[in-house]
Amino acid sequence: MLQSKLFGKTQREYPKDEVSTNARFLIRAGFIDKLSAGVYSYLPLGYRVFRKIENIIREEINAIGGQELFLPALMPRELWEKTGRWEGFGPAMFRLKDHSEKDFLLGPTHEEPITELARKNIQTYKDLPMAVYQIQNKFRDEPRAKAGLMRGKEFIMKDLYSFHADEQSLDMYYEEAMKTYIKIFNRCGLKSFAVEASGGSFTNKYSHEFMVKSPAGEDLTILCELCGWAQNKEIAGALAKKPCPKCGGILKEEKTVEAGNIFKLGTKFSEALGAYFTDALGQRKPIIMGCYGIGLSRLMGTVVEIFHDEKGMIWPESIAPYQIHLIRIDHADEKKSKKIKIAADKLYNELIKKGIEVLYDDRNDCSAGEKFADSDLIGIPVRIVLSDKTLAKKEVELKRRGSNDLQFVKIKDVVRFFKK
RNA sequence: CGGGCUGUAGUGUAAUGGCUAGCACGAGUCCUUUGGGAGGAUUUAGUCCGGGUUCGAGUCCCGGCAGCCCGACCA
Repeated sequence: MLQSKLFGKTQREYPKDEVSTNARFLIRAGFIDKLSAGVYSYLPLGYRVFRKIENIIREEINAIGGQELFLPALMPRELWEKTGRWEGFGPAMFRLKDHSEKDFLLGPTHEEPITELARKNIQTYKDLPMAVYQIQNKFRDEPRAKAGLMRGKEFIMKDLYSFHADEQSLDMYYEEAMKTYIKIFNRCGLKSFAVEASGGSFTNKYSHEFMVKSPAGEDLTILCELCGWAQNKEIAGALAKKPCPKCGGILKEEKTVEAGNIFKLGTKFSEALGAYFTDALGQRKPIIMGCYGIGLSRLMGTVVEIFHDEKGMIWPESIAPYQIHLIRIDHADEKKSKKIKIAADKLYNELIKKGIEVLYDDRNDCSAGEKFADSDLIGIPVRIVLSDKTLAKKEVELKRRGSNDLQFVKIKDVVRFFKK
């Protein structure tokens, strides 16, 4: 991508009024734009990061048999009345009317429509187990949207639903999903751990939240540093400072971000919506369900909260918008500038021909310092500088974001250097 | 929903109730520049909305709207 053509500009100043790290950097670097409190646009740079995260999730969920589909965000009241959640979900649900005064809602979650689909498409135990998922916008009228991407009125979630003939099958899938979640967060550069949590108004069965340690977190987690036991403070209560119930170690309280959570729904939704199957003995039974969510937008915000320095963001390679930031530094001498441009253009073309993702700062109307500052802000993992100085030795300067070490590589070797 | 703070060009800011709302960045044009946010010339663009007080309101008062923070809330 030629930076001169990139839609979305970096800002020299932080947005005023914005305190959270993720909002400050993402907005300033032109990754996202705030349309309203808790409602954001993703600009090309931010959307590339978003899609990287999306693809990691897609790969991992596909690997545990999830089939991707897409559900409507706009839903009729009747469906939600069957589960009691038209009223029961409370004020966080966006409710609206169509032209004929018919009630609709914007999906805050999707158990209802997915169970309705299961009712139509699952008849026998031979159809089970089954897992489907989607990546979609959710709408929740948060009383207080805040902290950039961390809590929005519209946000993007991967929601996976599994359907089973018996509890054992659900338990097995649940365990599998837990491992997959840890893996997904790992691939995004985040260390996470599962904590026991309450099922909320959703279900009485137990659930797990996936926490990432961060001062930006809204949750408090009680955890044992010895054995790794952890529990949400909500249900752990006043356990802090007492010995760990598992190993007797000392418990600590940590601020954490809830990056995902999973629930055993049981038959609550299938019974309400009539999603039954016939088992091997010919008996009609409600389908047993699980659901598994990851907030993608929040995940993106969390990564920024954790990986940054005073100059800007530091993206993990796996979800960086580009792998290489190629920077061309022009020269006062027009002839020299031309040579630098030719060499840089050529290198850029060779890199993208090899499928390497490059953002090329080809702007000829801004100074070296400005380019470096932008590069630090945007936070692409590798910076390659081509200037008069480096061209004289037929090389480029290579620097990793977050490190101060400079490396010099011959221009002809650069492509090979990055070819995987 | 309670409490606090704040709304001035695209961005960040300045202006005892008083002259034509100033500055920087950005953007446009021209010239000079090019290894850490460069310089000059020139142009562009603003007081959230509605009332009120006043000879006069960006500034004071009332109402609204919006944003941020704390709390409550949060499958």
